[in-house]
Amino acid sequence: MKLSTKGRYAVMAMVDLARHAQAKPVSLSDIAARQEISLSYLEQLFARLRRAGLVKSVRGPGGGYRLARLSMETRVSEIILAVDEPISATRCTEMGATGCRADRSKCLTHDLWEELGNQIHLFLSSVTLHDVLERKLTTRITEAPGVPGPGSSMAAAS
Amino acid sequence: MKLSTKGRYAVMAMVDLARHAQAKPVSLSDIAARQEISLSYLEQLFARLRRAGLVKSVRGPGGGYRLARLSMETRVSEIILAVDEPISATRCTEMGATGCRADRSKCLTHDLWEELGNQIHLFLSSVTLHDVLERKLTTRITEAPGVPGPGSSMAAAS
DNA sequence: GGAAAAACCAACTGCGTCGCTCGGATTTAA
DNA sequence: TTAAATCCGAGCGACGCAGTTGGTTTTTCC
Repeated sequence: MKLSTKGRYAVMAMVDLARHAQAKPVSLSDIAARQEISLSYLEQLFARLRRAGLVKSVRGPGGGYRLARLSMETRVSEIILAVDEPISATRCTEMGATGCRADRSKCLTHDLWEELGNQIHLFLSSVTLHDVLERKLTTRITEAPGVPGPGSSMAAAS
Repeated sequence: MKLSTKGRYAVMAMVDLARHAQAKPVSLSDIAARQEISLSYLEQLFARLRRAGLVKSVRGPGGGYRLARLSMETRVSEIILAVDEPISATRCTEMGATGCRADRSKCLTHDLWEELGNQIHLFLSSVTLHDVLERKLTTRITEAPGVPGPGSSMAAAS
């Protein structure tokens, strides 16, 4: 899971698409104007989204894009996975399968990154386009014993 | 919170430092050899870590680095924040303060990214170097039944 | 049939960061 | 004095990002 601004643009565009879903499909130029994203860049993003089966296209005048599924069935994690490069597998990164040489002394942090990846994916797949539109963010996890909040200072704990 | 491989290298190095902490400080060339990271690159990372007050240096032969605090008082989030660029503030990204033009229609995803940032920071600041060494990852949050319907819990933030 | 609106497609560009190298300088133990 | 180590800055090749250019195809509408 890559978490670049590219994925953010894609999610912005998809939320916009979900918001303005009508009988007629939504054209990319409309989205581009509303979200202030380059039209051609949007085209590239939506090419990937279409290949991933998240949107359907209608060509010709009056055409545009539609969500392939309902907004409450389209998860943010899917959008980001669709547009981002599948991570460059640097050294021990991710590669859930075999990788990581099993030499634990060199890869003490393996479990940490794996768990972090899980956390991120878990969160992003718990949020759908509908949730973003309705501003229903799950906001769970809020309490964890002895863990200081993000913003403020971190008094030692644990 | 940036989550690049740069931060990962820094955490790897810091875990290595914590693991081999003895009476004598640990030299970067030792860490470089064990973790297979370029020495000069390590130097750059540790320059930042030192400025952030996470490590202390000892110059001269037999010198090296020491943790400035105990390993259970050094959080992974601090390490990553120390070495990563403070994010380029693209459009509506993060910028916890004023930003984001308050034009909600253009920034429907603002709350989403903010909440995601909170999740990541919360997780990474719940893990200390000591935890990584002992492989005690908190692994909480693990519920979220199946692929969870998020709307179930919580009303919006904002 | 022709014009125009839209999706499609491919190549290229400027830029910034990453991971790293090189060439030093300073400090300090032996 | 030598050598081990931290310090420091400049530069480099590669890559992804965001965008641009310049098309083509499909399809609606007049």
